[in-house]
Amino acid sequence: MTTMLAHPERDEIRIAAVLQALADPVRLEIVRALARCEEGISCGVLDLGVTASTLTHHVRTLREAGVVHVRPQGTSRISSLRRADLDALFPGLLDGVLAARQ
Amino acid sequence: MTTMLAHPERDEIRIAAVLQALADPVRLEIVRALARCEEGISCGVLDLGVTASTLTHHVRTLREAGVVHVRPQGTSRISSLRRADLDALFPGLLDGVLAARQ
DNA sequence: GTCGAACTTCGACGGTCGTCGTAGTACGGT
DNA sequence: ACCGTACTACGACGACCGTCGAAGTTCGAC
Repeated sequence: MTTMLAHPERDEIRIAAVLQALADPVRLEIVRALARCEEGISCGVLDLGVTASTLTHHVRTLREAGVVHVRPQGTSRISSLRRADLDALFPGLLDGVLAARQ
Repeated sequence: MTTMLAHPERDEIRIAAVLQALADPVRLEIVRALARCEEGISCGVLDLGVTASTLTHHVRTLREAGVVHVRPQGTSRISSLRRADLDALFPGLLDGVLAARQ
């Protein structure tokens, strides 16, 4: 839990990595949930039908792709969408994804 | 070559399938090329560093996801972006993807 | 300082996916 | 009719990925 929570800078975010990160049902669900919560949430509260270790893997994938920002808070990790960065780099992408019905 | 080139209807297009289709470098390159060519092109003319059979696989993936429309023309297949459908379902998504530098 | 909750790390396993080569089909031109 | 071009279908193979459980770390609370 001591690991340095590395986040890519805005100009290091790659569209290929972002799309790969979004291309998983569980991660897409996480992104949807974060979109409803500007301040961010602990992803552990979400019931996504996967174990904690799998959830860790997904959140890390999203973080390393530059989709989410994660900050420690107590024993939890608060994740939030990097909306400003994504909107600046790929205007419309996030809105388009979130506009999908269902 | 006789197979019926099935395309999903607009309301059958799923965001998960679209994102999975876009989450491959070769397919992303195809989409980029098609975006530059409103009328569509034969993907065989693109130099993507993969064999013809691999290219067939990628074009089919894009077609079945609803990203491209493919129509036979002689011995070729003309692929074109389903821009209207994608813009209607996921407004901004395609523009965001294409806005990515590089 | 002890406990529990939240999360991470590691290794393992199974399935999916991208890739290829070969063989085959469809079409146009000669 | 024949040939070449463009593409497809079918296995096969290797790599990657999502998943898990077990063990470990960190933090706050009592």
